[in-house]
Amino acid sequence: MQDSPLFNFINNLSPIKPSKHLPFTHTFNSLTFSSPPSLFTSPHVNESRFLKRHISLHTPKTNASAKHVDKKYANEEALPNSTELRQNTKQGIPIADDAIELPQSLKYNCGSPGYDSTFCIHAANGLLELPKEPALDVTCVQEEGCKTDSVQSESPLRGTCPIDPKSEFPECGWDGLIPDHTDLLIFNSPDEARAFNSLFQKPLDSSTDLMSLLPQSTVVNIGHNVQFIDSIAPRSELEIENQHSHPIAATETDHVVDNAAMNSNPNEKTDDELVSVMHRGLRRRCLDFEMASVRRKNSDYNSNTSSSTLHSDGRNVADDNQLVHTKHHSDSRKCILPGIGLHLNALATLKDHNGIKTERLSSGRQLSLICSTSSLKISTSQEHHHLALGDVSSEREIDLSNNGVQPDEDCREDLNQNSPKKKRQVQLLLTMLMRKSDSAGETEGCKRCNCKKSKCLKLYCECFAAGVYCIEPCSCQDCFNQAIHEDTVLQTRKQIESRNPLAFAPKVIRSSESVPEVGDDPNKTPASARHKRGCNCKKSSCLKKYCECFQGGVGCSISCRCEGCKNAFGRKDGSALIEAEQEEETEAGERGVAEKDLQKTEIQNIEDHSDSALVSSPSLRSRSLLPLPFSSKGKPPRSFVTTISGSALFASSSQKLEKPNSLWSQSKHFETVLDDELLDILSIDSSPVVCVKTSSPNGKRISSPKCGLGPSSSRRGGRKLILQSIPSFPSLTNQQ
DNA sequence: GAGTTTGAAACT
DNA sequence: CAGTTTCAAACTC
Repeated sequence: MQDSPLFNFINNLSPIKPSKHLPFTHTFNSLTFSSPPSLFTSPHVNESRFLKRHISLHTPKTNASAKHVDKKYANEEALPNSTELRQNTKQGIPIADDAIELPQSLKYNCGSPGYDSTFCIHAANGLLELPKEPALDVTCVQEEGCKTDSVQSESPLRGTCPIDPKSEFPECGWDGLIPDHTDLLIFNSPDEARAFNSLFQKPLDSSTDLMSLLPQSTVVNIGHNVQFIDSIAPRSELEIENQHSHPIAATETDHVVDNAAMNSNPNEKTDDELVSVMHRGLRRRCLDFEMASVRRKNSDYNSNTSSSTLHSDGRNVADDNQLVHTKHHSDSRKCILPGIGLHLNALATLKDHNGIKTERLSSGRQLSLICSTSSLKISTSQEHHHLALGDVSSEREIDLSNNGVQPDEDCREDLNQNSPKKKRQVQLLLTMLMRKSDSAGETEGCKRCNCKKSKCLKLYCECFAAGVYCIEPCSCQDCFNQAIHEDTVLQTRKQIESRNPLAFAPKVIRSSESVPEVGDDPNKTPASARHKRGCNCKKSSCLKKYCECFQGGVGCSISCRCEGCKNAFGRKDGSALIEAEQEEETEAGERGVAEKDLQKTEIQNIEDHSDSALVSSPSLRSRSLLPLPFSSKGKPPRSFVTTISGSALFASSSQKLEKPNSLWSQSKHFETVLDDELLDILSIDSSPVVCVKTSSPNGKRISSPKCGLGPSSSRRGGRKLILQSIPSFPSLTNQQ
């Protein structure tokens, strides 16, 4: 009958095709809906769900919903606190279950154990806002998120990431959030991928408050996707760091990753946690003054968040992210917004946590633009720690730093899981690290002021001068150099800067014309590194740390007004130590305290450098006999910025250098005074590369494997990317 | 740990 | 800009 002409005629007239000629599944195929991935344990969503949801995406009701949400947020605080938001979300108010007819299957799915419905709803709803092509079906990602991080949506940390991207970083977009990694997601069709990309690549409308536009959980969802991506393709932390160079990305992913670490079963540590722990902990006390006012905007929100959130491990997670912290906080980390600020206490953190605290470069890259070069240096110095850890323990990084409270024991325990040999190595390394960090971090490198009258708001205060907040170990009195007095600090700082724009600039600068790094001309003298103003010593003969030149490990220059200069690093008249020493040796009768110090420091210096060949710079190397002032006691300068090496980058744009730090010198010290024991440990599986602190032609400070405890940072699997992925330090010309 | 010395920072 | 005072680190005992 179907072959009859009449039937053919009718068939041609009718758009309806005989169903029997079409596979049943064709309908869905045409809609590019595929069955849900089998990886979901929760009941699979009926395909009708997609269809229904897909349709719902186009409904005007969706827009109404979005407007409703937007309007609601507009009527509230720009950044409603997490508690409020959670309440709202739990009540489904802003997210409006009613706004979108959530398919029953979806609801059921989200209601399954470990499934957070609000998150799913929010996520689904939030995604409605961004892509112009609602055909995007991010079910895969979403469900993965819902399934694995259901708690996350309820997690207090969600409230820690409400940084208004617009206000905080107007220039940023989402593209940095997941750069070129959306392809890692599983999409059912190219349209989905495109739409998903559009989700993140959509430039932020400057007139749009993203946070109000998106339900907060959407933000979580975004970060969540990042996490998902990370879990798909684990990368080295620095590679992720590069992603975090994007402010938002740093923030979002930080929080998300932190969340992952928190919510995950301790026994189920993943690379996500690895990333997480890498990014946690070193945010300590950052006087990112430039960001102060901005961050202050969010302080209320964060404080609210922090006050209402308690991490599963008993630690107030929000402390990691809150902007306000006090000197007396038990864990005086100041975790700032994306940005590392000045982590001059980085090593102190190592110490404070009684063990290994891996870096939290994460947030830093981008903000370091704003904050200071010293932060970069610090980050780099932290990298040494981290690299070392990563190298030695490879996959153990998670365990090394997972527990921010007492990582030490955990580290050891986890490390014990390695082979006995490696275990021993790692334990020794940890011991060394802790010892070094104790000596370097507590006593010196980490600013610990003792101000009594200056309120730590003058350059007298080393903390303030270094651009860091005072912390608990400080013995200062009436300290105002705290985050809670951010306004005062900022104001004071500006006042000082108005008086002296370079007040917070590194005191020791390297002239741009000579950047003798290892590999360049080792015969160059460090004469190019000079104190920016020169000293004014009268009695110390520039042989004690009273002298800033000496303290900074640089010779006196013509700008110095010192009297009787005997600076071991170079006298004002241009003579250097060796010459001076020869003179002094010939002058047998002039052996005084100065020479004694010289000899002492010389010996120390030789001890420190001869075997390990650890040199901080070609300058020092070329003058191996030159004593480092901090070497005499195994201490770095206390309040000095020793931009001897690797700092040419910063010095070249020193006009905007701010927040001198001692960690650079500290790290230098750290590197230069590494014990042979540690070196032996590190050399077990490392090539006998002479440890030199090198710098790339661009001024990048690159540590050779042995430097900074990182024997094989570029040789171990995932860690290989660490060195390679060290991004170029951002141009400082972008600083404020 | 207390007291002294020193020189930078701050002030006038 | 110079002189003085204040200040806190460095140093000594």
